[in-house]
Amino acid sequence: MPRPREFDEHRVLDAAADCFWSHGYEGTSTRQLTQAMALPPASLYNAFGDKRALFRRALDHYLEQTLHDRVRRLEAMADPALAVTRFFVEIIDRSVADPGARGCFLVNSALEAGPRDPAMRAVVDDEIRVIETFFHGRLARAGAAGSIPLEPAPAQAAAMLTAVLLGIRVLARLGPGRDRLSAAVAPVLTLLGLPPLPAAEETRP
Amino acid sequence: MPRPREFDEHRVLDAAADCFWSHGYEGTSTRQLTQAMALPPASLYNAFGDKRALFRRALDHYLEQTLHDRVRRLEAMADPALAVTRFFVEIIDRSVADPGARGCFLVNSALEAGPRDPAMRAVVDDEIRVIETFFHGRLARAGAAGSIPLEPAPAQAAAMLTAVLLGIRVLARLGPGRDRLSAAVAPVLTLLGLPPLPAAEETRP
DNA sequence: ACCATATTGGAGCGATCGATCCAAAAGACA
DNA sequence: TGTCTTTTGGATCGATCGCTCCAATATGGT
Repeated sequence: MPRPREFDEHRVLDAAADCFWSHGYEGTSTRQLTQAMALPPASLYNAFGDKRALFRRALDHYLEQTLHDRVRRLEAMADPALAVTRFFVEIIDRSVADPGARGCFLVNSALEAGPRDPAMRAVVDDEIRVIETFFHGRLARAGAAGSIPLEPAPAQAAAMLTAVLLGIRVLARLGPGRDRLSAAVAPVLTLLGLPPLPAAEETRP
Repeated sequence: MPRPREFDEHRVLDAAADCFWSHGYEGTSTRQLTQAMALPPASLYNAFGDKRALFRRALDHYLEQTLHDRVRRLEAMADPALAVTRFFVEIIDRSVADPGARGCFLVNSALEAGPRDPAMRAVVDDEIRVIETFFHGRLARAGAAGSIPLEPAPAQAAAMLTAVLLGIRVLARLGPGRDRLSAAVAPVLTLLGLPPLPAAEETRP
């Protein structure tokens, strides 16, 4: 019976995530948000509660569209070792293609809100474990299939790959060239016996 | 002939760095700063200019006391391979011992101020290259001395180690246990033929 | 058609932001 | 000692912060 909402939740969460992703939580004002989301303040607060809750929703929205989707897609690949390499290829491609050098919304959030907000820290921790679990699972499967060596053990290799991933996400915030990110990733893949990164011109658009 | 300053610059920069380190640039108010530094606003602005300039001074102060000092100390070690391992040991020790889970002031700054402030980004970039150059130099020397394999090449291994270091600095912001950080670092050291991390109880206080 | 209910647009709330002003205070020179 | 120069302590500036209130608006149910 009430008046229906006029805005598309997906669209406004995209806009909110873009603001927080680019400028961080403290660096984004509610006025920037209302402008970017094209929503008057009353609608924003009525629909999402407060700035912190909106941040959570925007982060979840981002994670679902990027990380979770990527993990699902790559876990469906037939070759588990190639899936690990593909994960890094996609991250590097996106980092290099982003003129805003926004890096990773999750990593940015981890560093800004991590120690202050226990609930946010728990979310970030969980999501990083999603990444590590993805690596672990693919490495275990690849090792069992004999396509990569059994040393180091999948758990150790997954922890290492997770750290490298977080590291290149920090570097991505500096707007580096592809070479800089590839240089950090390539030797790890080689040492673990995983498929190498493709040459730059081979990456799909 | 003028009235001399009553505050100790080293002490107030320590206090400022601690604020920015814990809460970030946007998350630290000038009132927090004046209180932590025990300086009235007029003295703060007279001595340092504005908030941004103070941030730069505090970051430089932090870098000199931690990163630069550490690099100098470890480059003076006789065993270059051990120096690389020691670098990680010290970082892990400090991360685990910090109840505030502040992580790395440099990495925090990189993610918060990186894309917005080109001058700050240049500083952060330079300092990360200081770390990578340290790794590169130690690895090259260790390789030449035959104490580690020549593959991967020192430049590649240094890029990889730098990414791992940045990665565990992100993890450190989540207040992890020692195990989580060691798990990410240990396999890299093993794969490169570097000395292993000491067991937890062997680390000095 | 008419009421009930929720949303929309926008003015504006108190609080806090970064920064400034000014009178009092404190050596370094004459 | 008197003067000059800078710092110190606080009050306070305009702007902006996150957020709320309210009248107007737009449907679904009866």
